[in-house]
Amino acid sequence: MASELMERGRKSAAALEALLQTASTTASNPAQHDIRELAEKIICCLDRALAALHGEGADNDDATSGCPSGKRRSPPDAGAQARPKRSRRSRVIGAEMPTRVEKRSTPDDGLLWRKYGQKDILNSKYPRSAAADERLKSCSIISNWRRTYFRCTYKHDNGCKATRQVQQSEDDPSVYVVTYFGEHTCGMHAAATPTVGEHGKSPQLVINFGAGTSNGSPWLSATGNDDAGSNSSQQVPPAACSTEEEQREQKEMSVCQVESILASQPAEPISSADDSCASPDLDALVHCFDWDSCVDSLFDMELINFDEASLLQ
DNA sequence: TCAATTTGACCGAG
DNA sequence: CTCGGTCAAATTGA
Repeated sequence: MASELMERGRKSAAALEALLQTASTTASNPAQHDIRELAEKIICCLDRALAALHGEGADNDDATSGCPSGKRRSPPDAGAQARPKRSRRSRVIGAEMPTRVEKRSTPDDGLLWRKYGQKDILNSKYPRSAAADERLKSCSIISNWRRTYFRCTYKHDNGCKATRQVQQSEDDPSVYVVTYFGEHTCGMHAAATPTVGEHGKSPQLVINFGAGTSNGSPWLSATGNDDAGSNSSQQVPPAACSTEEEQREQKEMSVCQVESILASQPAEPISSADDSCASPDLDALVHCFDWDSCVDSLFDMELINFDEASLLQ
């Protein structure tokens, strides 16, 4: 039911965007650009909500840009055959909460990450299948729903357990959703997250789930592009590694898209929604679609406390 | 040569 | 059986 409604909303938003696009070809009203952007955000928001309702969970994005590079052409039987058995339960079993989620215009946050895996995810535009492969061949745009996995470059050297997942937005490829797990324990966590920056172009929406924070209280913040730095800096998670170079890069980053990713959180509370009503998850989604509150949250740096949301349970 | 990336296989959960 | 997360051999590029 909720899924149906959201699907309907998404179609409407898509239609609106199409109309605006058509209109924008004839008139160059700057306001129209903003409106179009807003429409795109709506679509993206709905997509994520749908994904969450379908049990997909996380905020995904896809980090890799571009089609498969075709770098590797090893025989399929190579490798793995004599691989020693090993436990890979880590995150699944531990049910580790994401430390924070950021939406940014580039998957690059300036930190040192080593890519260790990539997956096409379920309910994706181009699911993992032969058909998907065919599509990839004929399409110059890589699947927006491919998720890439990164771990700290110094995982083995310093035992740093920080990881992150990057996924590209389906409807707005310029937006990457980066989910961080754990905090850097290597020697690189000096400067907190790249979110910080006096005038930096930082991720406009950051959700902290409390993991790794001092008070354990999850938070969400949306920061404006136009230098609302003092506010945003208060929402910064305490321990993420970042360097001055990173911050500089952040300053150079193009404007991040602001949108709700409430529906895209892999762990609680969002992802557990199967009740049709009264669920905090759906409440969050409803909040997302409540234009007044949604717009407020997008542009006025609304802080959403997930603790309060969980109380509704 | 070595570090980083790619990508199929592996593993546990559901 | 499917799926998401991870591993690690093969490969690429500096």
